[in-house]
Amino acid sequence: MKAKKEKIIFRSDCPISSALDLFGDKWSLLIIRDLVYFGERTFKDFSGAAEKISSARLSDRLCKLEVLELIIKSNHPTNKKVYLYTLTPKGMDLFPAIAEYVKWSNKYLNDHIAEPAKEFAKNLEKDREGTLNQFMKR
Amino acid sequence: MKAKKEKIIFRSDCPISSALDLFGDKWSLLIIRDLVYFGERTFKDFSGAAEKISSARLSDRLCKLEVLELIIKSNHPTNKKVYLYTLTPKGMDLFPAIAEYVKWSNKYLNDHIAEPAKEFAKNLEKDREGTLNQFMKR
DNA sequence: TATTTTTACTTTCAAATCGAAAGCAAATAT
DNA sequence: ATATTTGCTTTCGATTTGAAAGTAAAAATA
Repeated sequence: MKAKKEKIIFRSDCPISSALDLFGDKWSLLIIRDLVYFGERTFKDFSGAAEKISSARLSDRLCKLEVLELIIKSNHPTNKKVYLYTLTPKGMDLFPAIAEYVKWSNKYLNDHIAEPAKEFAKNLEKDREGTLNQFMKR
Repeated sequence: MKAKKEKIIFRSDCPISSALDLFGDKWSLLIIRDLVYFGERTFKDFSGAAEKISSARLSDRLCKLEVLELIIKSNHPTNKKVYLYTLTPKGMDLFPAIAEYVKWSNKYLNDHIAEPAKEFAKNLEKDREGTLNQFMKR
């Protein structure tokens, strides 16, 4: 709960720099990504992602994202030790930005990225609205 | 020129994490932002932005963005001491992602952001394609 | 022409942030 | 009753950062 009390200092009144001040680190969007894709995740689930976030960083980031109301932490229905993290609409609204990263990487880092992501990028090019809604309407 | 020789290490083959590995820091997108908006900028111009990047960081980031071929550094037509930075198409293609940040911030940080940015966000909502093309076609 | 100023950096250094590993307490599984 | 799992926290050395000062060359000014 270290992250909870910190105040966010905005560098300016620019919407881009302000957004970066909130979640412009190396990990936040990857947490959002997992939640968009899987709907809900546990601490262990996040830890298992390919990028190998450390537990200290993950703990810290989950707190911050919760304070920002981008995610919600709730109890597991049967296991008291496990928590479930899900996206708020505010968090889900970051998906369009994430999708633009997917498109960019598909265009410029194509031979480096995974096959399923290429598929997703193709769908985004073909029908942006529809592809986004597929996830955001859930 | 310290940045030139460093190799980029990708955390995974995910397009989102890969994009963040390239320009997922607090400053890169703000440099891109300035270039989208102003077309070309000098070192001093960037330094003058509201967010007050330090010269060491600016120098480092400009190098990296140049190596990534997101920006181009060229000579000033008359002043030998001054350099002009401009966007490549690859760099300009980050604008849609930036625009999504503008939309998000306009929705969720509305009373914090500057008036002109709100105008821009409104235009984006009304006619995304047109508003993006206004900048990207230049 | 001499000197002052401007520009684009580089250097330095203390502070903040980070990742890796180990530790921990409560809950669950055995 | 004991072992294991889970979601953290703690520690600590390494990396990254920002602020400030310094530099060298070019341009502007006197």
